[in-house]
Amino acid sequence: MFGLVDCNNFFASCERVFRPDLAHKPIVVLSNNDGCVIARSNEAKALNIPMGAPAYQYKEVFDKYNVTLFSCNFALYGDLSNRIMNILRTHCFRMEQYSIDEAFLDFSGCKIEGVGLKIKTQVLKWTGVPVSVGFAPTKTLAKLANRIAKKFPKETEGVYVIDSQEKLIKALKWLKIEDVWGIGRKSSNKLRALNITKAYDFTLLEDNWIKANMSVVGLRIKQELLGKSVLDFQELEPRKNISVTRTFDKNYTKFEELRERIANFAANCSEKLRNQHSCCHSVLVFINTNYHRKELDQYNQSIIVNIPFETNSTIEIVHHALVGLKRIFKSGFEYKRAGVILMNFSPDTSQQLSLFGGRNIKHISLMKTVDKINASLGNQKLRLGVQDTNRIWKMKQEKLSPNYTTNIADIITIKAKS
DNA sequence: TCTGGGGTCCTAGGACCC
DNA sequence: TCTGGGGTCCTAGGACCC
Repeated sequence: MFGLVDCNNFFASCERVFRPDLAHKPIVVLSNNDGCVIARSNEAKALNIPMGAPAYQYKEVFDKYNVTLFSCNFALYGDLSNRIMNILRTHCFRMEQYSIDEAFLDFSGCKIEGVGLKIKTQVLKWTGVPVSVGFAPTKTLAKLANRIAKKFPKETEGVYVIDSQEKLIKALKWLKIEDVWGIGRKSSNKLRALNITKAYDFTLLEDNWIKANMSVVGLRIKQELLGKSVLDFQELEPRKNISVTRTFDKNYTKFEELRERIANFAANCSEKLRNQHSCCHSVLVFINTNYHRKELDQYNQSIIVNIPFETNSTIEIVHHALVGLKRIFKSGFEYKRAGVILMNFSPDTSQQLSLFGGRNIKHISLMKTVDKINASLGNQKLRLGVQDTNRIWKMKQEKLSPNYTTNIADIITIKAKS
C-alpha cells in the first residue's frame, strides 16, 4: 500500500497557523511582487477566485468579501514543511517527499487501520496544518484516494482507502479525466473530444492508441489506474537543473540594471549548487520583454554559455552568466523578466582537468568561507561588487507575515490572563 | 499600472560511429 | 530505376507536476 499525505491549501493554512482569528475566513497568498494568486483557503475557492489570477483583477472581490491577503513567505512555509515531513517519517519505514506539501509513504506489508487518522490528528496538533491522507495499491490511486478524502471531509474524516474492486471502480467513475495525476490540459482536451470524460473511460482505451497518442507515460497511467503499480518510490537525488528567475516590478531598459539582477540570480544559483555538492558546466541566461503588453516591441532571447571547466564558484558562474547577457542584450527594449539556469552537473568531488586552464582551485576554499560567513551573519552579507550592492530594486511585499518560526525577533507574544 | 517560480521526463530527429 | 544495417549521443521542444 502507498500512502499519500497532502496538506490542505498549504500556504494558506501556514498563514492561518499563527492567525487563528482567520479560521473559516477567506485567505489568499500572492506570488512575488504580490502579482498572482498562488494559494487559496476553501473559503476563497468558494468565491471563485481562480488559481493564478492576477491580483489587481480581483481587487473588488477581495474588498467586497473581506479576503485577507498575504505576500508569499517561503521561510515560513519551508520551515513548517520540514516539521511536517519529520513527523511523517516516524510513521513509516520509507518515505518520498514529493513536493513542499506532500509525501508518499510506504506501507507495504503493514496494517493501515487507524494509521491515517493518527497521522492527520498528530500533524494538526503538532503543527496546526490540516492534512488529508489517501491509501491505495499504486501511487496514482493514492493521489486519487487523497483527492476523495479532501473533497469529502465529513464523510471520510480526511482519510480514504481504496482497497477493494468496488471502491476502485466507483472512484474511477467519479474522477474527471483532467484530474488524473499525469494527464494535463493538452491530453485531457484531446480525450474529452473523444468523449472520454472519466478516469474509468480512460482505462477502457486500447494500449496501442494510448501509446501512439500519449507515449509510455500514458500507458503507465493506465496500469496504475487499474491497480498495477509501475511507479515506485524515488530516491532523493541532487537536482539536474537549478534556476532563479524573476518577473520585475518595473521595466528595465539599461544594461547595467539587468547586469545587476542577472549577477544576483547567478550568485543565488551558485549557492544552491554548492549546497547540493554539485558543479556545473553550462549556464543559461534569458531576458524577456512583457508578453502581456502586445503593443510594445517584443524581444525574448536566451543563450547557453558553456564553461570550459566545471565549477561551483560564484565568481566564475557570475562571470559566465554576464558574458551571456552581454551577447544577447539589445538596447531599445523594456525588459520585464529574466533568469539564470545552471545545467550539466557533476559531483563536486570529481575533477575533470582542462587542457587549456581549468577552474581556479583557490575558489573552493574561498566559497566555503563565504558560505560560512553568510550562514552565520545572514544571507548575502558577502557579495560580489557586481551584485546589487546599492539594491536598485525592491520586491513588492506589502502583506508579508512575520517569520514566526525562523526569526527570533518574530516569535509571537502571548498574554495570559489569570 | 499591475500578470509566479522551480522542477522532471519523454520523444523525434540530427549527427555521428563502424 | 535501383543506393545497407546497426548502433549511440545530443538537443529542442512538448507535456506534465507542485
